[in-house]
Amino acid sequence: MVARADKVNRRAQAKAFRRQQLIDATINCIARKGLGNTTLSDVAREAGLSQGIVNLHFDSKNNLLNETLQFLAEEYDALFMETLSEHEDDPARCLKALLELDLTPAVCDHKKLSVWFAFWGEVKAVPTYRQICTARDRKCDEIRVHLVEQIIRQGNYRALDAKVIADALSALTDGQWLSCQVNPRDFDRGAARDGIDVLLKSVFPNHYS
Amino acid sequence: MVARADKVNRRAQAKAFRRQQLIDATINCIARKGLGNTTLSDVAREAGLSQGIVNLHFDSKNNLLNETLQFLAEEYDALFMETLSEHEDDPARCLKALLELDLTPAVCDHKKLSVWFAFWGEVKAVPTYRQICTARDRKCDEIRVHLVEQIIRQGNYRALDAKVIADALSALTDGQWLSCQVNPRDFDRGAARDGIDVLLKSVFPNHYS
Amino acid sequence: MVARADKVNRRAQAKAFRRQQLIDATINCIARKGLGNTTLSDVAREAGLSQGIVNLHFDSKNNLLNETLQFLAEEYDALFMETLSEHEDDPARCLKALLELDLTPAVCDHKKLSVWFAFWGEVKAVPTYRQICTARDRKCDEIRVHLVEQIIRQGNYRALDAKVIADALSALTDGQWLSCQVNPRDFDRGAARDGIDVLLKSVFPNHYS
Amino acid sequence: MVARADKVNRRAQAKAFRRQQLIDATINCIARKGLGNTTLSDVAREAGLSQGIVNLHFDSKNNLLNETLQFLAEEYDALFMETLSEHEDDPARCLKALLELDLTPAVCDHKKLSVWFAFWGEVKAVPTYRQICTARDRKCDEIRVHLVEQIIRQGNYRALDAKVIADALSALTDGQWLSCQVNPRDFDRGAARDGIDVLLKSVFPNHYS
DNA sequence: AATGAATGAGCTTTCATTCAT
DNA sequence: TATGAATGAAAGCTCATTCAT
Repeated sequence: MVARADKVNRRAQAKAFRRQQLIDATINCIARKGLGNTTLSDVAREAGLSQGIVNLHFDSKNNLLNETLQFLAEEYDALFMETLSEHEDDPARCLKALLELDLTPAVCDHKKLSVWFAFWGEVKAVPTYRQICTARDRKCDEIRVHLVEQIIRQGNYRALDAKVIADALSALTDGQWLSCQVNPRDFDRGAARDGIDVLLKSVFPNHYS
Repeated sequence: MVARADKVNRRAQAKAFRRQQLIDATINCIARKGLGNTTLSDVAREAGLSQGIVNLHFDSKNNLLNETLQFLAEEYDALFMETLSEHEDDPARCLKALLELDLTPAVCDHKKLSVWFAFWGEVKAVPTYRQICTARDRKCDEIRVHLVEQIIRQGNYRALDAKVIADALSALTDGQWLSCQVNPRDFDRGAARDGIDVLLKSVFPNHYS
Repeated sequence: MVARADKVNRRAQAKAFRRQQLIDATINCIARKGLGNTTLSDVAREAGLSQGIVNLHFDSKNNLLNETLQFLAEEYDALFMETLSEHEDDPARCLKALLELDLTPAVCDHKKLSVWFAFWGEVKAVPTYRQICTARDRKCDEIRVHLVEQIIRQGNYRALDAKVIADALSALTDGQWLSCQVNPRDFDRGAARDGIDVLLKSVFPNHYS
Repeated sequence: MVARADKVNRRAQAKAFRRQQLIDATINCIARKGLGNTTLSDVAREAGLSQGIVNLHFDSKNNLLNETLQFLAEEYDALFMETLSEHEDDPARCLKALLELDLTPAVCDHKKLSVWFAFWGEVKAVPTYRQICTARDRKCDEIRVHLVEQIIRQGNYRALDAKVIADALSALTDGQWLSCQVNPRDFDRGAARDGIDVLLKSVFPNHYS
């Protein structure tokens, strides 16, 4: 009985490994060739496996793409939550850390951003992509708003709309992604961080000076 | 002779009209179906014309896409320059107007943004797209930096790096496009404008209060 | 205007011609390779045309097969009705002619029968095939029953159930098709005709002696 | 030694059991999905076993299909012979029983007929199928001819060709199979039996009245 | 003996492109 | 200039077969 359970378990692990291997290959292919020009052959070749492998593990190309986006979303989520948990007691530090997370090489690298933008470009055409994206966004948005509210309360800043500011700061780093994506050569991570810094200092001088 | 010149002229006009008609159809198709799923048949049907029409006027699909992106870039450019010329003597007003331009319905509408994002998603895969995009960006960037420099000088703001701030403000509206693209239902144009407002006031209190 | 109408007309004709050409090729392929082993490449090659031609004219393989069966059904129908009209005033002759029609080389040839049997073999699996087959069958059945009724009345045959006899006679020739299909070498068209003869004479001695 | 023989025997039985299990599954699948759409996965799933099982026991799909047809032929044969042996001393009764056998639920059921027709449809394309079918047919044909000869002799029917009549009667029930296959809802087993009855009475009035 | 992951050939289908009209 | 029939390469997907376990 134990042997059998072991076997099932090993198989499940192997399966999960293959799926991740294929998702990684998909990300590489989309970054290199674009979403529309990525074929299942490309993905299989990139993974060093055979033609039919993707349909074996994901049933269809659509499904592979959905799961790839889902993976990216969950990966970002995990980083976001990790960062959040590291600064739970200090909202100002936490907010800054969350914004700077978006400039981390793990997040803001040309390869991964290319994939994100590829999916964003089809959000209007493919409802599933939108669902996956907005689910993640809303959660992060709320957290940011909550942090900004705490900061405003702490710093006695008058007449500041927490949601407006949280959204603006979030848009800031999103826009920096666009810079990094469209013109990675001119993109300067340090300057981008300075941009975050300046705006934070300007809006919340009591906290970030 | 005059009659002949007229005829040539009329032909050139007709040709330009057809090309624009097809570019418009392309934009609609990409927005509706995504870049990867847009076929030349789709474009021809959307334009109410026949199969081979695109190859007749653009030679190849690649060429059609390049010219479509080029058109979008030039269209934006024209709006940018127009806005610029309306406020030549007041840098603060001008900067604000340029930022708010990005929230104008003519720029920030779901259809057009979908096409922009579709192209941005392939920037890493298709060098031509990058060239078209960066050419435009650099020019606008310089202008914004120049405006911020003037504002800093006028307002005696200490220790502010004009490029950092200009880029941050530009990133802000780019990021708002992402919001509008991914989650158009939740997107609130007024709140977005408030976001621009708050940041401008915070960074340049002498100008925007 | 006339030129234009001509053009449209010529195109429609050309289209109909191509479709028939492809249906003929399909019949040949099914006879030669079986329904399940007939590919669209086979059909295109048989017709001397290119790969994509079938999908161009029939949209899908399923559709091609449906229309092929439909063609066979209509072709048989036409022969049936023609035979019927040739003997309108003599029910006995008419019945015999209709039964013998099934042994005609135009109907009872190995190639065409192979296609019929191929479709009959999938009738349970593909509802469309059944619909096409039964529509035709019912009409012919009714006509045969009507003829048998007239014969019974004319000949004063007692206690004969017209439907039972009509169905039995029809089954007779259907079964002869099976002989011809499974074992065409041993199949003897003359003997088959004798079989029809004997049964007709036995059942309706006043008419067929 | 005995123990060893037992073991070998048990293994052979187990193997035969699996093979039959797979043949049954094949019959079900062909009836449900058609011959061309039946995959080895379907068969394995229908049998509640795993992917590779068919190749393990039958080496190839072709082989499985051949053996399935062979099984059907033998199964029919056995019923035929059983019926034959039950009426050895009465040719008239025997002939009628053999004809009525074809209307028995064990023979004339939509599922099994679907499989027969599926194979018949490929008889021209697959020589093996023809061989299996004709081998069986010839044997039965001869027996029927022999019975008819006896009946003719007994009844003093003049000028009747035994082979012609035997084939016609056999074709009758074959054709009834076609009715049952194509239009099972309208098929009426009682009426079919009446059909056999009427023809027998007409041809051999001295025997069947 | 049985499993099920993996392969790769071959299928249907799509589509950019060509070309006669 | 414009049409739309035709092509053929390449896509996604299926499935008989193999093989390590």
